[in-house]
Amino acid sequence: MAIYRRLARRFGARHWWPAETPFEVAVGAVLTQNTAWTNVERAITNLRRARTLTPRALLRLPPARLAAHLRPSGYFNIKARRLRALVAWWARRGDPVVTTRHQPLAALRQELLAIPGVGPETADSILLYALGRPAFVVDAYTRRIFARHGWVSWDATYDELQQVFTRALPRRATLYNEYHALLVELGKRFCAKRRPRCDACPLRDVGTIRLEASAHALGITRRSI
DNA sequence: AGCCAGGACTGAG
DNA sequence: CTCAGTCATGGC
Repeated sequence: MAIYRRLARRFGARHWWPAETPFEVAVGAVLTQNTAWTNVERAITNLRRARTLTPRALLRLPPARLAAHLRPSGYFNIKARRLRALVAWWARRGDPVVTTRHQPLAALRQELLAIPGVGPETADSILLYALGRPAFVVDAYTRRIFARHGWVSWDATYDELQQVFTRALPRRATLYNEYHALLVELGKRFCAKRRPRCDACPLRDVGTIRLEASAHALGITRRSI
């Protein structure tokens, strides 16, 4: 866990996902798709001020009104539809924090993926940050950071990238939570697409750690992750 | 003025 | 199945 420890020492505990409740985490997970979080906050603020930030209130909202609230987060028409679908599931399950507690992770993940507009990252974000399940979240920063260092291929699939972490780390939601949050922090500060600051990157010299002949396909040692 | 941000889905080929 | 195109606002 050389990389994780280095990030943790640098950035400290993130206690991540800027939201008040599990439901708000789920809402944010949809709204932040390919979108800056600051824009998502405005949309969530709109929902809160309209007192529609609950499953039933949100489902009562006419689609056009919902889209209007979501406008600042971009893709507002699509996201209105996706959010409605997710919230319909949420309401149908009662409170998923409780009702899914004994459901196997794989089955629950499949259930989320079946909701239109919920892809692998959104599903894993909800599983991890709303439901406390050990689902490692892979995002654009994760791919960019690891590919730039040459630790994974640029065209590794989501599942391959995820396995890099799940095979190397103890299966603990609290660890996955912190790790992903740390990668986002690192990504924002040092691994922007446009202006990367690789010179100052805390992982700069990790690249020189000798990667032992690897037991698994993607060439990273358990020790390094 | 572009380019980018914590993706997912669709229709071609 | 791969992949370019699509969706859209706000910040730099």
